[in-house]
Amino acid sequence: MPDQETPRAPTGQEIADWVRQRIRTGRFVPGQRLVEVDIIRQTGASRSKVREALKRLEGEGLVEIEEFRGASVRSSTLDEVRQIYRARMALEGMAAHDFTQNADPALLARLQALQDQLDACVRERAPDRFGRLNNEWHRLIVEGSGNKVIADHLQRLNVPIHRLLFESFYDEERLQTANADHQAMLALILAGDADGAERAMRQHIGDGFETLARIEDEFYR
Amino acid sequence: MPDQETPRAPTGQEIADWVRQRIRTGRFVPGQRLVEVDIIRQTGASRSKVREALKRLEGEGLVEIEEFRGASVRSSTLDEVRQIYRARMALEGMAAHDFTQNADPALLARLQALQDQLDACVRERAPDRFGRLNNEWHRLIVEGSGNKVIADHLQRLNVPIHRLLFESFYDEERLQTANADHQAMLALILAGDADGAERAMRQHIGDGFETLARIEDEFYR
DNA sequence: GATGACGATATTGTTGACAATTTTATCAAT
DNA sequence: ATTGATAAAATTGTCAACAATATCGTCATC
Repeated sequence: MPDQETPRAPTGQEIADWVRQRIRTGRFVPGQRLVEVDIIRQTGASRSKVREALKRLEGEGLVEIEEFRGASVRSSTLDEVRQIYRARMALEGMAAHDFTQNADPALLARLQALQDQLDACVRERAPDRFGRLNNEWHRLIVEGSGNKVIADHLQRLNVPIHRLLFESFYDEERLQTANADHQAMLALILAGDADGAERAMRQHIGDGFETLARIEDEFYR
Repeated sequence: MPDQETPRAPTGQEIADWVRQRIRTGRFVPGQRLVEVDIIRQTGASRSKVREALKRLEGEGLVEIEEFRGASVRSSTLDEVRQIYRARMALEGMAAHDFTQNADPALLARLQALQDQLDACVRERAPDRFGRLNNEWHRLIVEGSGNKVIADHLQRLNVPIHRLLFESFYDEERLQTANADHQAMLALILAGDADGAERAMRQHIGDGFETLARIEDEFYR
C-alpha cells in the first residue's frame, strides 16, 4: 500500500503563519476584515483553530479584534513605523555587534557570497531581487549573532513593515547607497570591529527609514 | 437601589495577567504545570477563556504547551537570560537616548524625585524597597521615551526575569554601584547628553547581568 | 523489591449547538 | 432620492458534552 496522502488539519500556528504571509505579501491589506468562515474555507481548519490563530496574531499586534466585530488587519501610522525602525536599530545593531564577535568562517563566507549577489543586482538594476537578497543578508546576521531572543523580537518587528522594506529599492540612488553600506559593514565585520559594525548597522537602518519617510510623504501629498 | 455587585467573569487578557503576576511573584515556579481546572477554580473563568489565556502566554514564551499534557511554566537557562539582558541593553539604551532628547520637565522632576527615594533606600539599607523603586525608575525612562513599541517589547522581556531583578540588591556592594550608576545617568540626562546616557544605561544593564551570573554560579556550585 | 500489564481516573483536544451582536436588505414615509 | 424603522441574515462569543491522550494506582509475576 503506497503512502496515503494525509491532509491533516492545520494547527493554530500554521494558520497564523498563513495569515502573516498574506499580510506580508499584501493580499490582506490594513483595515481588511478577517472573517472566520472565509479563513476556514481557504485553509480547511476548524473554527477553534482559526480563532486561536487570530488571538495569537492580536497578541503580536498584527490584527485588531473588536468584540462582536471580529478581526481586521491593523494599520500602522508613520510614527509607529518610526518607532519600529528605532527598535530595529537597537536590536539589529546589537546583533551586528555580536555577529562580528562570534561569527564562524562558514557564516562569513555565506555573507560574502550574498554580498557578491547583491553587487550583481545593483549592476543589473534588479531592485526586486535586491530586496529579497537584502532580507536574507540582514537575517543571516541576526541568526548568526547567536541570540535567539533578539532574532524572535526582530522577526515580530519586521512583519508589519515587510512590504515597505522593498519599496525603497526602486529608487536607484537608495539602492546604491544601501549596497555601499553593506559593503562597508562587511569590511568592518571581517576586520573584527564589532563597535564599528554596530554603528554602521544603526546608521544604515536609520537611513532606510529616512528614505521611507520621504517616499511616504510624497505619497500622501 | 444601591450599586449591584457585578462579578463579571474575567476576560482572557485578565486571566493572562493573573498568571503573569503569579509567575513574576514566584507563586508559579518554572516547570510547574498549569492545570486548566485549577485556574478555573481560582479565577472563576470559563474553560475557553483559560485556554485562550494559556495560548496567549505561550505566544509570549512564558509557558510551554505540550499536546495532551497541557501548559507549564517555562524555565530559562542562564544563556537565555544572557540573551534577554543583551536585548534589554539594546532597547533600554535606545530608550535612554530618546528620553534624554524628548523628556519634558515634569518627567525629569519625577525622575529626580525617584532618585532621592532611591538614595534614601541605600542609606537605610532597604534592598526590597530599592528593588521596587528601581523598577519604577527604569519604567519611567522607557515610558517617557515616547516609543510604545520599545516599551512593549521590554515589558515582555522583563517578565521571565522579574524575580531576578530583585535578587542582586541583597548584595550591599551591588546596591551601591547600581545607585551610583543611576546618579551618573541622571546627570547625563539632565545635561542633555543622549549618547552618554545610552552608553551608561547599556553599561549599567550589562553590569547587572554580571552580578546576576555570579550569584547564579554560586547557587549552582 | 522491581517490573510490566491493565484498568481507573484525570486532563486536554475538538466539535457542535446556541446566544448575543452586528451587518445587510427591504420597504414605507417624506 | 433620502431617511428611518424593521426584519432577515451573517458573524462572533460562549458553553457543555464528548473524544483522545496521559497519568496514576493496583496487582500479578519474576
